[in-house]
Amino acid sequence: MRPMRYSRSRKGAPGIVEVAARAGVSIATVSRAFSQPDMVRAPTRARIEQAAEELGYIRNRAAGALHNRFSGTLGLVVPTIDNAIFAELIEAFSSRLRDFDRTTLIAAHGYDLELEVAIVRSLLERRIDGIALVGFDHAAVSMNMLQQRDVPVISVWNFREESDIPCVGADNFAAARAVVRHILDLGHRDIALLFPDVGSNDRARDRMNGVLSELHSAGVETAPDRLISCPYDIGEAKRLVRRLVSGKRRPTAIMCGNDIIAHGACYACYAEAVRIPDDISIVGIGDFRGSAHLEPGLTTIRMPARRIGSIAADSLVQMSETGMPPDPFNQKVEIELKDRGSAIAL
Amino acid sequence: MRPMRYSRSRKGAPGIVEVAARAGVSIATVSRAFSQPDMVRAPTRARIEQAAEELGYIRNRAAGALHNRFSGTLGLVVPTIDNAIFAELIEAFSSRLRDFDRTTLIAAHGYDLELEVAIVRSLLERRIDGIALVGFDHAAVSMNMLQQRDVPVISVWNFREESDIPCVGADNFAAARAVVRHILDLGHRDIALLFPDVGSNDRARDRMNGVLSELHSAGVETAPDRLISCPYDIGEAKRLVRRLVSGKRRPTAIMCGNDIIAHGACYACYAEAVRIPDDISIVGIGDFRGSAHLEPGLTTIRMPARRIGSIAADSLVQMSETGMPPDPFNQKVEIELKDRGSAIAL
DNA sequence: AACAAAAATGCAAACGTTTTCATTTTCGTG
DNA sequence: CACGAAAATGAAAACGTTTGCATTTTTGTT
Repeated sequence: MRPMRYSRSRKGAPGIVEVAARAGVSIATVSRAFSQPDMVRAPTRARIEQAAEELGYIRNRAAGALHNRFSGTLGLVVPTIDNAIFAELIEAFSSRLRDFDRTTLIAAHGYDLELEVAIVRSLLERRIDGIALVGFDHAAVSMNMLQQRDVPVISVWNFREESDIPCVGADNFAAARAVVRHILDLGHRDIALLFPDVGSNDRARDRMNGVLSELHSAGVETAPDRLISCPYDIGEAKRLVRRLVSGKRRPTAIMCGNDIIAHGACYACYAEAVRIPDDISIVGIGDFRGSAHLEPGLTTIRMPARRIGSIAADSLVQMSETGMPPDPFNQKVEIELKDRGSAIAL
Repeated sequence: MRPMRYSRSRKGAPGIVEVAARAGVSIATVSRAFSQPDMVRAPTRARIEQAAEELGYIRNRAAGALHNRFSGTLGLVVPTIDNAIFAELIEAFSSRLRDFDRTTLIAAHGYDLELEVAIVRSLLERRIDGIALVGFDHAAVSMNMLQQRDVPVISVWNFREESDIPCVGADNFAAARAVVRHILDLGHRDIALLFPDVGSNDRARDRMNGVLSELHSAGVETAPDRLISCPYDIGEAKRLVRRLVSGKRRPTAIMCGNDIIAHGACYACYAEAVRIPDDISIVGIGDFRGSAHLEPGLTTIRMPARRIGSIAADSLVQMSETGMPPDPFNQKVEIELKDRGSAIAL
């Protein structure tokens, strides 16, 4: 159809050999000019760079990785890219890695641990120099593969003091406690809890536990029908909350396991003409893009996704370079209650 | 601190040689057992697989890529991961590639063409088998590098019949026309336009042109103060629209260049107690996650991001395998007006 | 200008696969 | 059971770098 055609064998592509010939030096020198520039004299380097420029040479990292054991690529495995929670994390992580001249392999497993195993395997086939995994729930197989090959691993997003692999993240347990504390302080006692299924998700589980723990120590009991399981989906959350707030026994506050659910809850209230915060208080966790601009702004807990991604990248590079665990073995990033007005005193 | 330590040289890692020894075959056979399984007899293969299993062998794709010219990795370059527009695209693309046993290298350039060049270069250093770029606006340097090395390229997200590289995407020009047609049909004539800066963004530019074209052919004039430049940001959109709707000359409809702006517009109306759609009609383009659940649901144009990602993956693999342009050289995915109630007749 | 020390460069052997070609084994048929 | 064809396997040469070691060049000192 079109004349264009991709040559099957990239024959034309010049290698280090062609550059060396053109610059009148040995291939060793060319190699050094790129990987350890200050080992070669400035004029020589200039000649090489010009030759490379003229030939359109692009170095082949794979060939190098074969010799020294570093591919310059790090893996980041998230449950999903699609849901805005992890987007900031990914972006910060990979952008920070670029500062170190490293590349990021990103993969999503959709909360499927089987698939996670396959992904880890595939990343190992690419000989990544390190890997960041979201959370602490992982298949033993994955961890074994990584451990056997001594690949640096870091857990991101969630934080636990007693973690046995390095981690950087927010204390989800504490975050949940803080926000519950907030609504309790406002005088609420009839609080509906909307949480995602905590099965294969340690973040949600830690939050859930935080909530229950704080409620318990405040002596507040939660009726079974106030504990609602809600998927990570605005539409579902909206549906569930419409039913909740239109019923006769409307709670005075809704505590949402994450901001997506909280968004759905807000829309539900708009739909049912239930006023926030006058008729009902709503709080979330996570402070997603957009939460600040809801009407009224959503009271939630800010979790610094970008910071987590950036720190994780630093740690992972450090691990891969030193061959040692990172210096602060695990790092807790600060969380912050954003009181924006979607929750007020009774 | 912790006893753990990563050995600098991954000495322990067994290679194809160890597997061969253990299985009592040559390394050639082991190689074939993995890359072309049906070239080796079942019992032999079984022995090899068991040996590999016992040793915890993981093949080294980099080494293979060195020999044949295929790395099994494809690149996807997006403006940003962070903004939910491209998240679905990314996920669909990489998930489809996994079906082909390929890996995805994802990178974001933040609408910075300089950075895009660096990214393309970095991807080429990893010897990707193909690359998908969002849109048509790219630095000549990038395209030259790709062309010189015969790397299959596909443009995703936007569609243009006359594109000279293969593309798969939605016709943004037509999409904009369709939604303008819709509000014109509803009788609106005083329409505010909120569009992002169209400088380095062909999608936004095509949409803008579509809008102006449709308005023009309908003989509707747009006052200069009805044409508002708005960044891709809910907060900014909200601020601008609050001012717009609280002023004395309130338009009867707001047409937003994308759903993010539309979300901001809706929040602005909530804040100013301007009723949608009774007091004002609002339409967007893009149908993001959440648009359907706004109150009222946002009337917008659905663009099948997942489908685009999936098709792009198919095409790119096909290109890299055949060495030819993809069969349908470019593909237009269907768009659909979602009439949800945020825009009604005057 | 001569010399030693330091810096720059070259040589050649890896790195872990894939693949071509040759050789061996298996299989079907008479 | 022998024969030839087909299938399976093996030996060895790539693939494009990096790096240890040897050699050459440069630099600084007298």
